[in-house]
Amino acid sequence: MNKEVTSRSKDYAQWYNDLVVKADLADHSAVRGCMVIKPYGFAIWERMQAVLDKMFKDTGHVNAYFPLLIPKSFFSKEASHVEGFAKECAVVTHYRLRNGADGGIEVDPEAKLEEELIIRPTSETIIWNTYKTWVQSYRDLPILVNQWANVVRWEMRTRLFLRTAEFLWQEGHTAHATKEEAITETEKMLGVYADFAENWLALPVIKGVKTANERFAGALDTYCIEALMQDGKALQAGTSHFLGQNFAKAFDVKFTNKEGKHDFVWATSWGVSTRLMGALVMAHGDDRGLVLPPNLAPNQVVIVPIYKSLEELEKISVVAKEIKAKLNSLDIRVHFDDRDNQRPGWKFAEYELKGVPVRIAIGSRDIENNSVEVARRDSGEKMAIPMDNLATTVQKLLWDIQDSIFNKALNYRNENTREANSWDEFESILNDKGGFVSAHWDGTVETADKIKDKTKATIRCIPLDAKKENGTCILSGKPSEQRVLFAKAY
RNA sequence: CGGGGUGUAGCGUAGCCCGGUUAUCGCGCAUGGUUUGGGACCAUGAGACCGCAGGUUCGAAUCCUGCCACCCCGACCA
Repeated sequence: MNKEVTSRSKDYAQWYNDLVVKADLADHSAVRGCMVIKPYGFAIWERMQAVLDKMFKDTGHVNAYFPLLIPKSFFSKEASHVEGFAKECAVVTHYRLRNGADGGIEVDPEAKLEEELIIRPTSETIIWNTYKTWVQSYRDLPILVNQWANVVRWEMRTRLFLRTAEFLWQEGHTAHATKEEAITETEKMLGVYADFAENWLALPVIKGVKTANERFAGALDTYCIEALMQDGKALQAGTSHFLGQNFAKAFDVKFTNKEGKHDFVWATSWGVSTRLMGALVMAHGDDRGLVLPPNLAPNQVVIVPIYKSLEELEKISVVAKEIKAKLNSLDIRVHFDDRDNQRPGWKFAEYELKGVPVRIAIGSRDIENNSVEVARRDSGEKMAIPMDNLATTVQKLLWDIQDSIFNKALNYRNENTREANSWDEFESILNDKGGFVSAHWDGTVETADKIKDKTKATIRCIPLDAKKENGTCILSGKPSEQRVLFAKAY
């Protein structure tokens, strides 16, 4: 197969596709908009799952599982929710097939469902319908449940990982006795996501809240983390919603409080998806391939033997396996690639494509010198490292790489976050440079919509750390108290 | 849903406009040999109902009709 990757400068979208497919993360499937996540891609996703799952459990959450299929009527119970999701749902109408006249298979018209079932686009409705039976007293609260699941949204246009018709995610759905507690939960989980993005994905994010028109269907407030990709477009990397009592009212979930009075339960939901895989590719990848942060890389180190004969390979293997064992003892994930059907140069290129953070090459020459060649993926730097203390050196190197790629992404974001104080300035930044634009906005949906029509840029969020600052809206000229963050987005 | 494109071996492709031996080439695969410090080379070999269904023709990958699927751009979208 041709493993050449299109360069980012030539065609960014093509580069992204090439990387996803050629680095064996995922591939298109027989079904429109649906992808096959290949073992290497899934291994990264499993790492993400493992880390996030621990973070959820450390913050008091438990996992459960709710059905894939949801009765249609559930969706009409929360008005804005159905508005937001009805257009893009897959619907199950029949429950049986039969042999057709032409020898094929056809849907049995006799097997029509009384009530159609919707393949979940998100699970608020089925979960709140269930919570109704779980909650009677304030003593039953809070409910802190997460589920790992697949969802389906019939998107018109799809892109591998970034927007697929079916995707994998986790969705947390919590129920609380008070508004304050629910808001605290919403903010706490946003913090968990930001922590995960920055310390594991090495992806700097802006924490903020969505404006009314970008809000989740059914939420009172949508918090988000926003990241900047290398082409200057923003990517929403995670969301945490304060749902108020909307779903409790829609599904009649009441409890008796300490004073013996009935009240509706307060809700949150929060999620991140396989879209994070796309973020990982676009934030750190280069023209040679993926650059994986060591904390998430399925293999943090690959050892490539260099030899002329099988006897020589055997000698090198003894040393390589010792190194592997030492690295393993420091919890470093190592792959020793002793395949004889590929040459070293081929392996080097392959592991660069796949983004393995550190490569160790060992030949007879190295064994004589009691050292190995160590190469780091992020900078391409190669160095001779003495065999003594190799494991601790590599461990430090992995930490350093994790920091370096985070800082590189952070610098990029800082360099591409600009203030605009006039409409001309605003437009020229978006057209010529891209990135985040920090600007004043009058707070109305109408203005936000107009700006979107004119520039394709949307308000990504109102940053949580935004300072109060009097100014005037870049479009309408009306007064504004703080800047918000605009960008073109995925 | 509009615009564009593609469909030939596991992958990438030539051939199609202008119908005519056994469908081209590369990668990969198998076997043997030489190799191995940045994507090795030689030899031999296997592998294809040319997206599907009709039609025209002595003859269709090629021309005609219909259908299907996927990709890209746009609109849409937590």
